[in-house]
Amino acid sequence: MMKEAALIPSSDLELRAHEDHHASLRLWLRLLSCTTLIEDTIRTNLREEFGITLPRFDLMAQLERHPDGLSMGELSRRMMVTGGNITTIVDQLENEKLVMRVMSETDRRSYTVRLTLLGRNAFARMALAHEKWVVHFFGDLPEPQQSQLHELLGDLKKSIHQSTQSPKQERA
Amino acid sequence: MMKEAALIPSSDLELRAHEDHHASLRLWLRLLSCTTLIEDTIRTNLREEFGITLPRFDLMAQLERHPDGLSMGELSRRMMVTGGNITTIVDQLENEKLVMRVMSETDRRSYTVRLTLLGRNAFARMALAHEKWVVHFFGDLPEPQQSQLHELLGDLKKSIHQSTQSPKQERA
DNA sequence: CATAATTGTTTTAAGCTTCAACTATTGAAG
DNA sequence: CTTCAATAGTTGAAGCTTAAAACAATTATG
Repeated sequence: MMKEAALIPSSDLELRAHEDHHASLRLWLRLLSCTTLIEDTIRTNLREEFGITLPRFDLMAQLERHPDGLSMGELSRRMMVTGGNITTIVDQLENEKLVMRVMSETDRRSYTVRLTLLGRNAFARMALAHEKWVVHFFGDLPEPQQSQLHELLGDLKKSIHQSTQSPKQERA
Repeated sequence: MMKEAALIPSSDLELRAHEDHHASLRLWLRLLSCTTLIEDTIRTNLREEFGITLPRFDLMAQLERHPDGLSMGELSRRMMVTGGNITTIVDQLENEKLVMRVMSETDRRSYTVRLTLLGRNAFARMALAHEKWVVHFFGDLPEPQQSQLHELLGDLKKSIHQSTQSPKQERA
């Protein structure tokens, strides 16, 4: 009747798993647990070492991939968060001079958000550290298993999209 | 020069992945992407079908596993969130009569949080739906691959703990 | 062209989350 | 017994997030 809880640091989201739970549910809790563990650490590291939050870092990461800038709507879609959310994050990054809003010449409702020079430099440093952390998290997982995991998660993603995309489409 | 972006619904966290990024980083973004996809859907479903938030559901799930109740501190540790957070969630669940605070007889600082009868019944219904959703997300992933994924994530978790637990322990 | 629908963005209210500061109680050391 | 440190829980400030409502500008339609 040993509980495996004793093997784990002291607490874990996965502890919610029940013996009689469906295998998929246990899998989900483990997936969630891994992600949360990594994400929380990244969040803490970003705050402690760079005084930035994860959402701001993520937004800058999007912009780094698009030197010509992105509109608020594009940022919202890419980051999968609401527009209102983007507004406040960009507001703050703009206050810190890390990004700038450039008005669109063709559409007066819209504008483009770009990294400033300061932003680009700051992001470059942070991204380097960030990548190091991530590599470290996966460090004990041998390469073939990492590829395998990558592959399986690709399949999972397809399954999720299947189950999410209009599951009511069965006609007649 | 085809971008794979076109193949994906329209937006995806994983789009942040860069060709020259380390494999582990791409793996992390995919992991994050899967988790976010599932979690957001669960969150939406819980709100729409039961008018409850994910944190409240999670807290009730912890209590369901512990019929004798848990202290605030225990809840905080198990859910991996701060104590202040637990306070507000319990406050609200108590307002809705789903949980109750039972004062400890031995320690006047502490008390135990338990599900009420109403809470137990409500949770039972929600948990059933919740499990159905999760099974559905993984539905297109054949069983052997689910086990494999479960296994790999177990390994990953160990790796994360390795890299997180006092990484400064190298003596001399 | 006038109206209607759509699009791009912001605002507001409510909830989650953290951290840091705070209160109250308990336990330990002298 | 007194003091001091540790523990249990709460509060407040700040930030992230969403949904819904609002607004302005653009596009489509008749």
